[in-house]
Amino acid sequence: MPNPLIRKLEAFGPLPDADKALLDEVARTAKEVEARTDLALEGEAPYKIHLVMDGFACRYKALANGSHHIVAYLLPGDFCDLHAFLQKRLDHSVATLSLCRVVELSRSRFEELTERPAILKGLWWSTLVDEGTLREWLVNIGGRPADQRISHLLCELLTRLETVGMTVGHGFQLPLTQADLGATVGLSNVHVNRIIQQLRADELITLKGRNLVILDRRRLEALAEYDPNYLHLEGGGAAGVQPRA
Amino acid sequence: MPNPLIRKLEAFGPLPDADKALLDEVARTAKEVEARTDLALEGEAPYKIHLVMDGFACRYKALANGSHHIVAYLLPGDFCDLHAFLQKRLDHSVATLSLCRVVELSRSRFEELTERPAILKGLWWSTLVDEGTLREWLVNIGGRPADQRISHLLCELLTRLETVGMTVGHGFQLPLTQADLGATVGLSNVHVNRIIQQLRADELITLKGRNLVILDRRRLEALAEYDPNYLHLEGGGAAGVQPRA
DNA sequence: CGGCAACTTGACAATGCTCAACGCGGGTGG
DNA sequence: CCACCCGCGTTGAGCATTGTCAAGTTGCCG
Repeated sequence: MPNPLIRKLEAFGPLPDADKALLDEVARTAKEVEARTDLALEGEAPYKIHLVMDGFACRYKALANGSHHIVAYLLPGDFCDLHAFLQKRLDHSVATLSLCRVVELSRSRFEELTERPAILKGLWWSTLVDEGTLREWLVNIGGRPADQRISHLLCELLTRLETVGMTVGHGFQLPLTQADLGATVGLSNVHVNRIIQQLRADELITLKGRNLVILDRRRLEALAEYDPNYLHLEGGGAAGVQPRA
Repeated sequence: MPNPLIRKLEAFGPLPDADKALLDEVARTAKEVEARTDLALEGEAPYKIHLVMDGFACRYKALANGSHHIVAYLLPGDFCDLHAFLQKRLDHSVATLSLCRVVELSRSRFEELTERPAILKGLWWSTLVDEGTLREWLVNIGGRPADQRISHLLCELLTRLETVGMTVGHGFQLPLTQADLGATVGLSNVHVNRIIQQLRADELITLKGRNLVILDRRRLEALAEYDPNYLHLEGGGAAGVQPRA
């Protein structure tokens, strides 16, 4: 996998070579961050923007009772807090889940990127995909029973990990505990466990250690009512916003 | 209330007079749309962008079992499908709930707006607020019991309606059935009804016909664990993206 | 080998859903 | 003007799903 950032931004439209060179330069500044490390905390004044180049991270929000809820997974090429400089205080936290390679962008560096129209469009695009994903999650959690919720999440992860080359066949590394899955789809860890037993018994998945394999993708997607349209993988068909060229 | 669109975009930063004039011109093209009318349908190729100038609308997504889930409420100044031109197919539908005044923006008109840097920034901002709201809804539905979910929604509506001048004291018109509330927070209409009875019994709210009054805002907000930070009402503190000026 | 975190299982409680019936009120047609 | 109808709200009873608590078990890492 070359530069996941370029791949991601080119999902919307091709980038000029100069832009790609800039993005490659940015990518080279990535640093390793250990698993389970906070990158940004809710309520903080943002001072850097984070960008995942390798690994598995998440956005999460704390609840009053001490628990927390995961509101997004961040894979290579994803911005963790693209909006940070527009806000006084972050409305959520960001943390790594696995060992990651992460870029920290200063404000000036970020503005350098947004001055390139093709890149700015790509960033817009990526924001909209995030929004679409949130809508789908809302429907998933608000409207479907436990087995569908979990299956749906697994289907989405398979699709997204495929686009960044982090799958082997229909399998991938899942750096999440069952409690994490519960914090994502709004279920208790115990119930997540029972559902996973059931998915295993139905020979839909295999999950051992951190290794997940989807045994029957068709059936799992059918169970989950999974339609990846919301990820808008085909890229923008229509022309889109034209910021001063 | 003068032009809710200007108010909304100025939440992020001041607009030049020329921009305001353009927005006023746009606002003048608003047309009346009856309550409970679809403005855009999931799966369609988008050809216009919609903008609510008055009234109460929503975004929703259909579920396989024939039901549907509401994923956003749209109040005066809100864009219904800002992202439409970036996507081949809409990933959700939009409908009015009350009688509305709605602007339909053609692509060229829309691009005229996005060529103004201050307006473009405001649109960015508004997208980010939408995203923040979705995250909060996700936490609300995924992590809180029924009474908190409904209270939280009512608190949010009060706050948002206040900013557009659609409240009287702590009361407002709620053009939603109890089934609609259920489709928003992921509960059955019957259960919504029981919770509302309970909120009435606790003298937290009054709801008769389409008229809602919040009797004890403090206690309702405390019950809901409501913190409006996610709406970012104070506007952007930091400078933000600078598209080619 | 010990220890800790994650996973697993069982029993029980609680929250919320479904189904069904009925009241109320506004609108419509006779 | 009245009768009807239909959508919405309300209520009750029973059931299903999911949560909580508690007690193992497994497996990895030091």
